[in-house]
Amino acid sequence: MNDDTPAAPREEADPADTRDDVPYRFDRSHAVGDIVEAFEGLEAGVETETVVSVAGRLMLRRDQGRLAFGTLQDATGRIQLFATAAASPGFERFTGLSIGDWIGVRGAVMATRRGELSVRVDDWTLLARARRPFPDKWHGLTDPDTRYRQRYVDLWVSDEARDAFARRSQIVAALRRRLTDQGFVEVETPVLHPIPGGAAARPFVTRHEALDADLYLRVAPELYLKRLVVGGMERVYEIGRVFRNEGISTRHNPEFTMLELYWAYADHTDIMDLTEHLVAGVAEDVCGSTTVVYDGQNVDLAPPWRRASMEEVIAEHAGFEVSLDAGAAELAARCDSLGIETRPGWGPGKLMLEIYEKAAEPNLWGPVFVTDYPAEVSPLSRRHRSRPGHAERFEAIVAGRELCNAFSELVDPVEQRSRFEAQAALRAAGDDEAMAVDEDYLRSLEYGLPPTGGLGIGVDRLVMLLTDTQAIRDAVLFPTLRPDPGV
RNA sequence: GCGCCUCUAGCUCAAUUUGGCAGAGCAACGGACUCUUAAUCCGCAGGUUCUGGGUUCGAGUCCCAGGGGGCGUACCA
Repeated sequence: MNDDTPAAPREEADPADTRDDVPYRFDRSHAVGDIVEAFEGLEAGVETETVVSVAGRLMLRRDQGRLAFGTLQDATGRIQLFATAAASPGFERFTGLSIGDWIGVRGAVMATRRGELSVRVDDWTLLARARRPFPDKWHGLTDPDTRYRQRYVDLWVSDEARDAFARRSQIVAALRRRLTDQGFVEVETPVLHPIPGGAAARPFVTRHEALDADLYLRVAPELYLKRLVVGGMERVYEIGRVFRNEGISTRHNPEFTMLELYWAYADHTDIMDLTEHLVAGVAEDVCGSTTVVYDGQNVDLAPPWRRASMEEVIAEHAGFEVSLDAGAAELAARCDSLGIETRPGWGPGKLMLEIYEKAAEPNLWGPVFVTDYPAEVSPLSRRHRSRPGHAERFEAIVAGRELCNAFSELVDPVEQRSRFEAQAALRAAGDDEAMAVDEDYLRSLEYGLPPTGGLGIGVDRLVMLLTDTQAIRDAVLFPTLRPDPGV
């Protein structure tokens, strides 16, 4: 690298030419962020004795004749490079680098006359060429399609995106740390399910050739995790991808990350305590506070969160009283007056849920636990101990979005069978989101499931909340898109 | 699924309102410059205007069909 041969003309940078003579490894002494932290405030004009090796992409270059400045960016930040024709080897080639080229640089930490913290280029090497031009250094990428399809570019030009995904990693780590501290054991259960179950959702179907059988990508890990509680794993959780063959929106991706946990000997009220402390704790861990700003509004996550029954919330936000006792006819009439489409065969529970979702939920900000869901629409949850027709089930609304779904688990195999059969009847009637009878799951219940509380948290939603992003696509690195018709 | 909007150079955007030779900044390429900060200055080059039809003397612009994307809506977390 000590020769001063001119930079290769760009025309010779044929994308098909892979014969760059670049090293197999590079010894880096510091991440850029470490240098910035250690030398912040270095006096203008000072050249230190500290020699560092850094690596990253050259994101900007300012040639100044016999002098050149560059901006090197790595995963931890940006720092200026200071090269001179007199002292920097291969100066001509250095000024011929393209924006986006990966380089390794060794040199003394210094501050320029203007006081900009820099690494003096005492030696450098090309690590990889950027054969394609990078986006505009100032405007970056604005087309969402390009940002998602070419996230590898977006991550370089969008600080917001990089920060959000760094925080996502911290959030998931904090969830694991806190659950581990509370004695929960992390497990991995099958993604390929012979029978789709655990949630009301249309599954993706796939095929195992050797077994000559259709398999379904899981819509939830629920039934396997509860089998594990039967198996004696008293506190168990899984963080994993689930798949639902449904629409895509700012809040929905066909594959998304779910945290599910099951806690033996606990009920839904224990789960509420756990949930509010878990979410507030993770916010504290990664945001430094239990108060966060979402979409310009404050969200106070400090426990305890408000707890209100579905009827209470409907009365507050829809402005009228409802009850399951009113019967299907009256509730259907309510739906009509609200402009909610109903289908024949819907029971009072489904009708009340519709009223809640259309007339009350959109007005909720939270955090609030909406409790006492109708048993009719909760095929896996235990009947309420004192309110006939209801289940010990709740969802949490935080920042106007459903964050979790939880309940005291249904443990009675006889009742579970009849709930499954009701689901199977819906399925037979054409509801492809209804569950099927899972005989093995019923058998496990016959061996005995102790009283158990369960929780499912949409991890992507939690990430959105704590990174203040409005679209799930900004919380997922590679959101599902239509296949690119032509690269 | 349905409705509305959108697609111009690698990137970010223009193109006189029913149509008249498709432009600029950045990047790239050539050059000048020893303290720049989106450096500056001079020069050069860059296009299947998403695709296919149609109307017209003439279409980036108007019409039809298709494709990608965004938003809303429906199903859902």
